[in-house]
Amino acid sequence: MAKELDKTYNPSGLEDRLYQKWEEKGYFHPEPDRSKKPFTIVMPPPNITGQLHMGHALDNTMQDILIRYKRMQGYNALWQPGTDHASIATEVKIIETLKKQGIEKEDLGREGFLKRAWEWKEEYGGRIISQLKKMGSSADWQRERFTMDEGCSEAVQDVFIRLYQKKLIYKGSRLINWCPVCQTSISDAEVEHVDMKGHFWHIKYPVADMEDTFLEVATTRPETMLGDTAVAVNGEDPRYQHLIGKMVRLPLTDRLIPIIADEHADMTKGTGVVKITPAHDPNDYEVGKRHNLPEINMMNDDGTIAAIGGKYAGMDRYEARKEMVKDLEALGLLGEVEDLVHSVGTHDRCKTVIEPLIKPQWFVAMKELAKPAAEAVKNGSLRLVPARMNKIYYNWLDNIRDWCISRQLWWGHRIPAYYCQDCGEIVVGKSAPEVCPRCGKSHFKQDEDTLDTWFSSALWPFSTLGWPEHTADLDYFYPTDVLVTGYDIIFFWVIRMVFSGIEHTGKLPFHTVLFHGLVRDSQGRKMSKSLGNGIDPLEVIEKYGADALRLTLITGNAPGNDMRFYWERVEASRNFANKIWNASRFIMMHLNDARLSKPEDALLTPADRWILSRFNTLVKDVTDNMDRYELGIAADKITEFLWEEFCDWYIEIAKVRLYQKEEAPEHANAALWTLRQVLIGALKLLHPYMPFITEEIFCTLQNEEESIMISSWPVYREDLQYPKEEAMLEALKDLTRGVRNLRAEMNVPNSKKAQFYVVCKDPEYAGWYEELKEDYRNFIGAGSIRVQQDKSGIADSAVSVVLPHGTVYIPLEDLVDVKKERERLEKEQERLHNEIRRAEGMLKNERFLAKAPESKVAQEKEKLQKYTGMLAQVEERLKQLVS
RNA sequence: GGGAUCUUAGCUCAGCUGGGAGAGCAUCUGCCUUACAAGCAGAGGGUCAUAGGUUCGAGCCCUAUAGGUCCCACCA
Repeated sequence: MAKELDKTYNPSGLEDRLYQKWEEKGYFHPEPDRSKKPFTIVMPPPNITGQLHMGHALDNTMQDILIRYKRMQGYNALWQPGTDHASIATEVKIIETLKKQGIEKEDLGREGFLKRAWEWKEEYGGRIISQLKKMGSSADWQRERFTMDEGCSEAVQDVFIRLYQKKLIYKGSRLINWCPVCQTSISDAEVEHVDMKGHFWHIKYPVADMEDTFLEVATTRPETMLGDTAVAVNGEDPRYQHLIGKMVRLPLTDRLIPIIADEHADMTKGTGVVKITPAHDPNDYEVGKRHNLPEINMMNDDGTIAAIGGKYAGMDRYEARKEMVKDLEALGLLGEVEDLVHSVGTHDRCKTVIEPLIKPQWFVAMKELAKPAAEAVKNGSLRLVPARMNKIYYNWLDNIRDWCISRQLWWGHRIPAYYCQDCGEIVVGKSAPEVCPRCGKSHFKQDEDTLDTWFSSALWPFSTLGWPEHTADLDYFYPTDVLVTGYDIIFFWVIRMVFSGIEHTGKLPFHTVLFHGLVRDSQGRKMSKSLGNGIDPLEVIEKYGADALRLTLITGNAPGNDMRFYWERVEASRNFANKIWNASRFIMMHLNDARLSKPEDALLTPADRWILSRFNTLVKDVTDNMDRYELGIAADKITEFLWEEFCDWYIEIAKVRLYQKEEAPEHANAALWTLRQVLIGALKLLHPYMPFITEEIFCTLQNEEESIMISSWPVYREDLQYPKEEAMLEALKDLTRGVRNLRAEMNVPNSKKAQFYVVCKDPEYAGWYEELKEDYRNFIGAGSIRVQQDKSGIADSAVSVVLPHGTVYIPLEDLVDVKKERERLEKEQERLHNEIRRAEGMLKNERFLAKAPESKVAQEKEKLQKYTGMLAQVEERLKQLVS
C-alpha cells in the first residue's frame, strides 16, 4: 500500500534521514567487480582548514550528478573522497591561532608544532566532510583519504625518490620567489601579479675616471642597487659604445661595477641603460650568468636590508627605499621621478610583495614531463570541457619552468633527503642510510624543508587508490574517468596530475576534465571573507534544502563560466520542488483507493501515448546531454517536461478520467497507470540533480525497489515513440490555447460552456479533431464541438481564432450576454473617441508642437495610433453584435 | 605585450554540430478551479554590441571596431 506524503514539502525534515539511510545501506561503497564496468571520479580534496563554500557546493554537485547518473546506468561508481593538508594555508592558520595565545611557532619547536597541527586536523578535518554530506554527496566515505596519511605519504616519498633517480628532481641554488612574511619559497604558480602604483626613479651613476660623466639608469626598486654588480647597455647603442668596458662608481657604496654590453638593455627604452642586480631580479640573474657577474644578496629573509647595506642594514625594504632616495637626492644623483603603474608579483596567500632571492631549493625539471601532458590533449586522449581550456593548458606547458617544490615550512611532507654531516653528501631515500656511501661515516641529518602541498595533490588520483602498491582498487578503478574542478586550479593541480599520472602509472589519470567557474555574488564580485559577501551554502540548505541549492547551481550555467548567486533563483528551484511534491501527492491521492494494473493497449488514449512518447524523447535527450556533460541543459529539459508538459497539460487532461472512475474505472486506471509510469521515470532522470526529494517520492510511491539511487536509468525505446499522437495533442493544445486566449481577451470565465465550431480543411487534422472532440470537450471547456470543412451554419457574429491547422469559431452569445457586452463596448467606444479627439487636438496645437519635447510629441502620436486601432476593433465587434 | 571570453527581453543568463529567438525573475491582466497562490490561465517586451563578409539561410562561421571581465608575461 502506498504511504502518504506530508501535506507540505519540507526539505529539512527528510534530507538528513534519507542520507543516513543511504550511508547505512552502503550505496556509496563499491567494491571491485569484474562483471561491472567501473566509473570513477576522484574528489578534489578540500583543505582541512576549509569551511564549505559555494565553490565546493558547485563542484560537489556536479560530481554527484555524474556519479549518481552512472551508478543508475549500472556502472560500479566510485567517488573517491578525502582532504588535503594544505601545508601553507594550514600552517599560517595555526600560527595565527598560536599568536592569539601568545605562542610563537619557534617556541614549540618542530615536534610540538606538528603535534598541534595534527590536533587541528583531527578537530577541523571532519568538519568539511560533514558539510559535504549535507549537499547529498554520494562519495564513498569508507575510502576517505588524507594527503598526509600513511599511504599518501608513502606515494609522495616514492615519487620523490624515483624522480630524483631519474634526475628529474634536483637541488640547486637559483633565483626563486620568496615571501618575506611567510618566510618560505613559493612556486611561480603561487605568484599573483597585481597592478600597483609606483615610481620610476632615474639615478645617475658616475662613470669612474671621467669627470661629469654619468650613466642614468631608471628603476622601480632603487633599494636593490645595493646589490648591483654591473650596468648594461646594448652593444649596438651608439650612445654608449665608448663606455663599454669602463666602470661606474655605484652611488651610496664605494663599489666599482663594470659597464657591460648585453642584449637585455633595450635602446628604445628610457635611457637605454639598465642596472644589473643578479641576486634580486630574474632578468638580471640571466644577465649575470651570461657575464659571470657576482651575485650580491642585499636582503634578509624577512625583507630587511642585509649587513652588506651599510647604514641601511636592518631597515625594512620600503623604509630603506625612502632613505636611499633621499640620500641620492642630497648627492644630486637623483634624476626625474616618474609615476607609473606596474605589475608586481605578490604571494597569492598573504598578498605580500614577493622578493626574488637566490636560495638553495629543490626543483622538478619540467621540460620532459610537460611534453606527453601536452600531447595527451593534442591527440584527444585527454578532453577538456569546455575546449577553450586547451589553449590555456598548452600555453602554460609551452612556457613551463622548473617547479620549485621545497618549502621552508613544517606542516607537510618532509623532503626525503639526508645530508652527511661529515662530507656533505646528499642521500635521497625513505630513511637515512646506515653509512655514508662517500665517507663511510654515519652522521646524517634530514632536510629541514617540506614539499609544496601540490606535490602530493598531483598524485591524488592514484595515491588514494593504493599506489605504489598494486592494489585491487588501483587495478580496477584507475585510471579514473572524469575530473571536475574549477578553472582556477588548472595550473596548480590539473596539469600536475596529468604529467604525474603519465610519468608514474603510465596512464592518464582521467580522460575528461570538466571545468566550472566561480560562484560570484549578485553583483558579480568574488565571494570573499574580507568583503563579507559570501553566502554560506549551509544557510541556503537550511532555508530551502540541498535539492534546491543543487538545482540552482546547475541550471542556466555553461561549463567553465562564472555564475552569480541569487536567492531568488534558489526560491524558484524550491518552488519547482514543491511543484513535483504536490503533483506526486495528487497522483498518490488517487492511487490510494485504486487498484492499479497495466492497462490494455487499446485503453491508452492519445494523451497517454503523447506523454509516454514525450517522456521517451526526454530520456534520449537528457541521456545525450549528460554524456556530453551538458548538465545545465539536461536539467532545463527535465524541469520543463515535469512542470509544463506533465503537470500543466497531462495531469489536467488526465483529471477528466480520474474524476469519472466510478463510471469508467478502466479508463481511470489507464490514466493513473500512465501518470505513475511517467512520474517515476521523470523522477529517475531528476534524481542526480535532486536526490532527496526524488527518493522520498519514489519510496512513498512504491515499495518494490528500495531506493531510487540504485534503480535503473530509463532507456530510450524506439517502440514507445508515438509521432501521430504527439501531433494530435499538439493540435489539441493549439485549440485549447486559442480558446483560452479568446476567453482571456473577452473576460469570459472558463466555466462558461460554449458551442465550438472547428473549421479545418486538412482531412488529417479534421479527423484528429473529430477523434478527440468528445473525450477532451470538458478539458477544453466546450459545451460541444463540431468539426466541419467550411463556415456554413456559423453565425457572422461568432468570434474566431486562427489555429495552425484550422480556425475555431464560437458564437458570441455563447460567451457573453449580448446586451451587456454591447453596453460595455459602447462605453469603450465613447472613451476611445474622447481620447482620440484629445490627442488630435494636441497634435494640431501649434504651441504644443513648438514647445513640447520631441518625446512628448512622439508619445501623443503613438497614443493616437494605438487608440485608433483599438477603436477599429471595438467597432468591428459592435458590428458583429448588432448583426 | 600575448591570449581567452563576454556583449541576446527591464535584471541574471541558456542557446550543443549554422534553419523555431528562449528560460527564470520582474511588469501588466484575470483567477483562492477540491495537488500546488511556493499556484493556474493569458499579455507585453529583443535590428541577438557596431560595421563589413561567407552562405539559399548567421545569435551561432570569418574580418575589423567599441566596451567589459579574466588569465598569462622578465617590461629595467
